[in-house]
Amino acid sequence: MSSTPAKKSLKKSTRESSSKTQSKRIEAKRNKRKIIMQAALDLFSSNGVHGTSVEQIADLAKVSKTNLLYYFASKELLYVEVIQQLLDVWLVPLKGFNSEQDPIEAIANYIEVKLALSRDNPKESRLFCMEVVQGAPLLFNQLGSPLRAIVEAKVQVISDWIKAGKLAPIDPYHLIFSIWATTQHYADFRVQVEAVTGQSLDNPEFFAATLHSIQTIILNGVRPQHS
Amino acid sequence: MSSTPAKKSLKKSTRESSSKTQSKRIEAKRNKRKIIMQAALDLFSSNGVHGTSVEQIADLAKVSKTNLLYYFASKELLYVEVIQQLLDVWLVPLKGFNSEQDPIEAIANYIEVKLALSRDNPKESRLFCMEVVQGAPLLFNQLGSPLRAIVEAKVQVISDWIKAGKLAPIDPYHLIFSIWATTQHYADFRVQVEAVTGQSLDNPEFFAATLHSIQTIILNGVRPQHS
DNA sequence: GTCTATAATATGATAGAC
DNA sequence: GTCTATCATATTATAGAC
Repeated sequence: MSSTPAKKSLKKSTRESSSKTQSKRIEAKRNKRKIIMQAALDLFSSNGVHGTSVEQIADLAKVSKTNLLYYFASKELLYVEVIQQLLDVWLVPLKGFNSEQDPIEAIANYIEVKLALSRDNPKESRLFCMEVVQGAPLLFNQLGSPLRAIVEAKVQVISDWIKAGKLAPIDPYHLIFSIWATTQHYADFRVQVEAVTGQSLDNPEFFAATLHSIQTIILNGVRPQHS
Repeated sequence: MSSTPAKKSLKKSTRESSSKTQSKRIEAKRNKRKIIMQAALDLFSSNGVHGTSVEQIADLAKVSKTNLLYYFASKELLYVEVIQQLLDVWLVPLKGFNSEQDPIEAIANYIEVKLALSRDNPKESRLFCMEVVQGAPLLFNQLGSPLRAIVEAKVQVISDWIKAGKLAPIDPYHLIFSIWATTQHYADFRVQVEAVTGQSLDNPEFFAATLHSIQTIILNGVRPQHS
């Protein structure tokens, strides 16, 4: 976040291993890994794993190829770490609502959170999409049960709402999928949305209009209200 | 479709170039190209272009690598042809409804057509998805204006319906995107849907349930009906 | 048209100096 | 930790016999 002071310039100071310099080193290492992973995410998400070379990542991260392979033993391992980090970003907002909330409000809010995620983390969304589209060779070993658990919790909440008459009797699974699909669409199919409308979620007005439209469609449907 | 008789065995019959054998040859060539393109679609859609080697395609199509490159000058060109063929499949069902139809019926029907497309052409859907997610380097030169034209025509129809009070006042663009997103989701995110529900559109009951759910959500919304 | 080399390159990864 | 070779391999594509 803060600007890096100068770039470390000294050779190793002959075994000066105070805990202070140690932690500095560790932090520097962590930071560099972070930079590399960010570059990797950029490229993986727009060219795929196989469409991205280690050298490209190294260039974007401004390290040498050899140096990158010092921090990550192989391209595969780098990819795995990027995917793992991605899941953290991904699973949090899914843990949204509970049955005490007002369903309409909760769903509207959930749509907003997910759409904001598409706006703020489009690369993560696209990489996730690519992984899943390709059968998620890597992803679903790890993702499988936590995802099912989260979904089942939500399904339960939705079922409760329906039983209480607070929601129309729709299949909870498909409702969840519909929300995911519609919101992620604006990140994953961004170029198509742009080709058709000339707009993207980066434009606050378009974001607001999109949010309102999705909320209206899912909550009220398109059938005209009989007055 | 029909079983291949034996495999052609004769050497070239020393310049026998009747129009009959000519057309046979042309058809054979066309057929072989088709087989190769099918194999290519299979692999491209699940591994991406860069994740697929010419050799893999050749193996799946049961031709030699050299032979494949006799029919398609390069992997790139093969890919381009696959994508082009894909667009034919893709754009047809988009030309659905016109303003004389009943909007509710037309939209319900459009959802069904699109969901059936996800069931019957999942590989095309996924390859299209991958292309778009990656920024559609190839696709949007060709797709750009025809797509916009189709969408604009539909937007017009929807606007007419809204003006006539036959549809709630929702943004036509986002309605179209919502239908695309929700229906394509079951092809593109198939492994995720399976991971969560254990089902896919191949199961007729799941198809029916999915169709009904999407139609209900988009037409009626999830808000409970006040009696 | 189909095959057997084989060229030409790109790319992942390592060895070893500093 | 970082660099300069360099290896090893995979892969696209071509040349030329049949």
